[in-house]
Amino acid sequence: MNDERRPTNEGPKAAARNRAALVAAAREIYAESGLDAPLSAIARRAGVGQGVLYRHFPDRAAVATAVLDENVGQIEQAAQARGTDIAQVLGVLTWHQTESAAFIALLHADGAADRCRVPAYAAALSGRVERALRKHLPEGHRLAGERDDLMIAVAMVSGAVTGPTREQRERRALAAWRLLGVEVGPVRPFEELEELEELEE
Amino acid sequence: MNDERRPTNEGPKAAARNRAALVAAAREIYAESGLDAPLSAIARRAGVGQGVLYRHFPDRAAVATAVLDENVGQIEQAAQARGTDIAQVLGVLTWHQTESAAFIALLHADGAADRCRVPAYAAALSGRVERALRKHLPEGHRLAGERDDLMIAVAMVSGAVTGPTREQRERRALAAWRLLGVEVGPVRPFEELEELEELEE
Amino acid sequence: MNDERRPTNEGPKAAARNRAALVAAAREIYAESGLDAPLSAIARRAGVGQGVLYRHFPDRAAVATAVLDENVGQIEQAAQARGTDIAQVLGVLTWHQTESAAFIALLHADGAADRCRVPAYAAALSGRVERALRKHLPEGHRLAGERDDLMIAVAMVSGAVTGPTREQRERRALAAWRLLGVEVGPVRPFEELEELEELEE
Amino acid sequence: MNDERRPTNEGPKAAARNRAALVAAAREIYAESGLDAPLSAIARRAGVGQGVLYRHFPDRAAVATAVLDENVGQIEQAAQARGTDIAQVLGVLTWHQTESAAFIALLHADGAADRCRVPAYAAALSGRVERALRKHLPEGHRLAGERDDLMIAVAMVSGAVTGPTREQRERRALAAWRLLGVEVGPVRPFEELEELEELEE
DNA sequence: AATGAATGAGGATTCATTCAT
DNA sequence: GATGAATGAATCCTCATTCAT
Repeated sequence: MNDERRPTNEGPKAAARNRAALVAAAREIYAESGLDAPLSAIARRAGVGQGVLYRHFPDRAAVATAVLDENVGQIEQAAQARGTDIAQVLGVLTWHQTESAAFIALLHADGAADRCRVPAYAAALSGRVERALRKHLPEGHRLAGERDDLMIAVAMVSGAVTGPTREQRERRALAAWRLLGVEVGPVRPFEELEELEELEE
Repeated sequence: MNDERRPTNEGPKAAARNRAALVAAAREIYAESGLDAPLSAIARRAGVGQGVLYRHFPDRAAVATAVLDENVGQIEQAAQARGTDIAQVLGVLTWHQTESAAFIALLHADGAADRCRVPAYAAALSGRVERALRKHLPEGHRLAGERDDLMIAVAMVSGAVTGPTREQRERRALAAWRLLGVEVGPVRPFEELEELEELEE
Repeated sequence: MNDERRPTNEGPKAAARNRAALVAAAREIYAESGLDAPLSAIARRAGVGQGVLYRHFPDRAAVATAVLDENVGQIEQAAQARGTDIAQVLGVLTWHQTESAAFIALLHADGAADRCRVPAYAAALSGRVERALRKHLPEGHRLAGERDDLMIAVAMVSGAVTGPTREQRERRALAAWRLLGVEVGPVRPFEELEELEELEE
Repeated sequence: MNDERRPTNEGPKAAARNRAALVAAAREIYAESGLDAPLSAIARRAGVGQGVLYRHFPDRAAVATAVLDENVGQIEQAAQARGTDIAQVLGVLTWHQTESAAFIALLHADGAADRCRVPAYAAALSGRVERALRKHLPEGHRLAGERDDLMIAVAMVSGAVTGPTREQRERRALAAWRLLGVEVGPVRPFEELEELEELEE
């Protein structure tokens, strides 16, 4: 009846796959072109039509949030893992800072307004990061004093993390923590951290 | 092409005034909307046609440079004034950080990246800030150790300076310097600093 | 951004129709205003938004090429048809010269210059015309002597084809061929030529 | 009283000099960028303000006319010189065709309408060229037959004159005249022609 | 008479968003 | 559910033209 090639409709299972592809594509595009990259570029990279993007995300902010949500989730996981201490969690945090320009923008933006166009959501996500860190903050820690010191320090490190290569960004992040007098564990994604611990057992 | 009444052409004398109006407008617009704000908004705010903007500044970068150049100039002036010490110069620097979103972006960008599209000229301006500061950096100062520590610290404070009101931004800036263990003088523009000194004489 | 009623979106089926409408509109606009006519005029004439034009054609050159390609194609068809001789093919060529200002510009530009901003692709299209003609050029033909004579003659006729009405342009074209001592068949589009031949059978 | 540097006002004598500079500049700019070049570029090349251009020429067409008027004038001079024959005058004409893109456009445009945006004036100038040539056209000359043959031939040669270098354009022009079976004298500006004749005396 | 700044319309181009299929 | 075409608003930039000085 319809001899035109209809694009394969793989049914609802594809929906989840598409969403994941969009988030992954957005992460890449953000890394390459910044948070202002055209949405069409994200859809193209994900290999889907633009309509699919709008089905999953009502607007530009929702896409960014979805990407950052993954980062924040990893930090929370790191914080919940048995036996981690604050230095290790900061290491995971720092890894995300060196890895994702968007994540940096998030932490900059903090309560900061639309300066960088990452609105409301930012506060929520930023709050989750704060809770994850504070859970591990020991009594006499350098950042345990004044109410805001913890997130101010995180924002400061975010400010320092610039440079074209990941190596350079990591070097500057570590220099920043050193200047703050805060000890940081190894800079790695949570998965690796987990794997290492499993090996130790 | 336009038979209607032309708005007043005030002749060439207006040129200097227009240029100043454009820089002032750009400063405001940048503060409100960031460095990516449309150039047309700047022209409108300045009360001139778009062509005037292009006459005075060949491209977007030239506008930004003109705005930031004023900030950097004030810091340099502060550094050259008799009797200023590093704390006072940092105070002037901090004032500009709390005042101008664009200036923050400049210092973030440091020698860094096109992440925020603040290109080449940023390096030059940032270098001038560094020289102004380093001139006053005493031997044993907290930031006099490692080669990059000085500008990393500046970038860190820039990262911390967020928030909708100047007061909040200043509070966060001071908290950041405190976390760095660096003493900062009064947070004010250079003009005020100068006036105070004159009074003392 | 637009809460108003959107004009009918006829869906993807319209794509081919729109492309054809754009080419037809471009042909008209070129005839009226030359190859430098604003692209927006073409889009308006075609009854589509400007974005559609850019979807189908990446740049101004692509539009011109699409238009001229049709002209060249007809000449090639005429050259490939059974039983045509050089005079008949020149007749078809001449018909396009009298019909389309853009086509004239193409042949003027020949391998030539950016004088009239008809760049690279012009050479390719012009080359196809030359091959189509040379295929039928008999040994002793007036234009079979010097290497470039053929296309120089074509350019010369193009130069002569001026005037506000097609009739006038045709008269001048025929005068030009006569001055060159070259015999030309009936000045008609290829379709008509074909129909005539079918009748003869 | 007026300590501003006023641009030297050299009085009315400068007016004629300015006009000449504008025409010369226009000729250069036209050669480089075509007839559509911005008027501001012409004023800049001439070293005068844009207002001066408008003082001397009411619009774009007037500038072009002034430039072409010089070309036509030289051809008329050549035609009026003692002892010149049609071949020599055609040589001068051809020199201008190979030299000036604008001049070619003029002759193309002939009675031809706004295709190339050289309007009314064109007819007048073209008419002067025709009269200059016809004055020397001997009875049995190749182009003396049909009423329009003369100017059609000129337009044809103009059509052939393409190419990036003057040498190439001259070669093609001569090929065109050869195809027309018309003899052409040496291709040079009138001044040189004159000098040569003086030497012969 | 000359200067050159200002105006503002116009053209190119890009994207967010909608929607027929 | 997916596709990807269409829309059109917004932005950038360029110039023709006017006019105070």
